[in-house]
Amino acid sequence: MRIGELADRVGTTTRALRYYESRGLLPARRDGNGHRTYGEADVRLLEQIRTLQDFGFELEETRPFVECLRSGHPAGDACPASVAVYRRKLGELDALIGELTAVRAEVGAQLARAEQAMAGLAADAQAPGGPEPRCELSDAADATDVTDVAGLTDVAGLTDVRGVRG
Amino acid sequence: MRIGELADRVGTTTRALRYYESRGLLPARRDGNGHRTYGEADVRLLEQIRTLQDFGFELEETRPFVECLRSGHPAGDACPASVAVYRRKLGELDALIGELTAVRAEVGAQLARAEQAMAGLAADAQAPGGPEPRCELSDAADATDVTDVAGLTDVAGLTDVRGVRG
DNA sequence: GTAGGCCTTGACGTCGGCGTCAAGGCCAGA
DNA sequence: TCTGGCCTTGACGCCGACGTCAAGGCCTAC
Repeated sequence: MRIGELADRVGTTTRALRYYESRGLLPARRDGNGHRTYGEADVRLLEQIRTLQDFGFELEETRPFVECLRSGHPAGDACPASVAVYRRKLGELDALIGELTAVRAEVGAQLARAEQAMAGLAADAQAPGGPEPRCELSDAADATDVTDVAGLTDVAGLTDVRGVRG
Repeated sequence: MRIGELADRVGTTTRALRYYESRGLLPARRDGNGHRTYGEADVRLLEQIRTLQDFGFELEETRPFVECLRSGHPAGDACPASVAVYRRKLGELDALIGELTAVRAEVGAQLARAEQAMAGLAADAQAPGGPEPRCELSDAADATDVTDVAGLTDVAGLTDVRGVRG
């Protein structure tokens, strides 16, 4: 099987496959014309890579799984190194979900306050009264400060909830 | 106040300020030497930008808030455009948190399976028996497929849970 | 013969938000 | 006067995972 066919079968591009090869993840044999040649085992390796990427794993993090498969194991996660990556990911996911949940709450609160303030202004326009209450973004933001937790390097390509500034 | 002082006061860098200016977010007056000059109002604008960035807003998304403040409103979110950004963000956050939660569950399940399989292998080593059960990553991954939902362009700098491939 | 389709390597482009030089100007204090 | 510190603009670097274009080779069908 040549590169185009493999890419089609797994639903990716030839460019991606060459990229993986350049990273040493998915080496290929060559035929007489210098064309890359792949077998069924490579389909499995590639599927493993793609599945993990869909979960948001970085390419480097898929390496243990790929090597595990290549060393003859029936599954990519049948090796300690792979399991370790799973564990790390879980931790990152939990941290990230926690941060996002905190941010969500904060933004939700700001939205509610802003809407209330605007409603108040509208009401004032109807029946003029006193001035409006402040509605600056709370300093809780600094406390909640959704900061790059524990080297959360793209948990799912979705990290980077802002790094420490200063 | 000059650029260095402003940066210090808000806890950012002169580079960032010049960048914001290049984006038209934080224009500055100049003194006789061509040096940038800022006032207290600029401190508030910059704080608004930084607070939102901490929440994971993209720079462009802070623009309505900044313009709102500059147009004389007491708060950056006292304008409809700002409120609209809040709403959009909430939706993106909810979607992202949902995706991450699904991924977390999936990865957690895989981890459990992998650990159980390895424990089984260890047990077999002790008391040899039958072969091991499969433990490939489930196809649920394709269903759950954490894919770029609704143009989730960096909800918090944390988007990109993988775009559609193909 | 030639058009089409697959393959090859090489290399620059993308996106965001700056970091990090480089080369130089202006001003204050010792 | 010289050193140090602040400022200026310009421009390349970074990161990840490729997209995309360029220039060319091989093979096949018509």
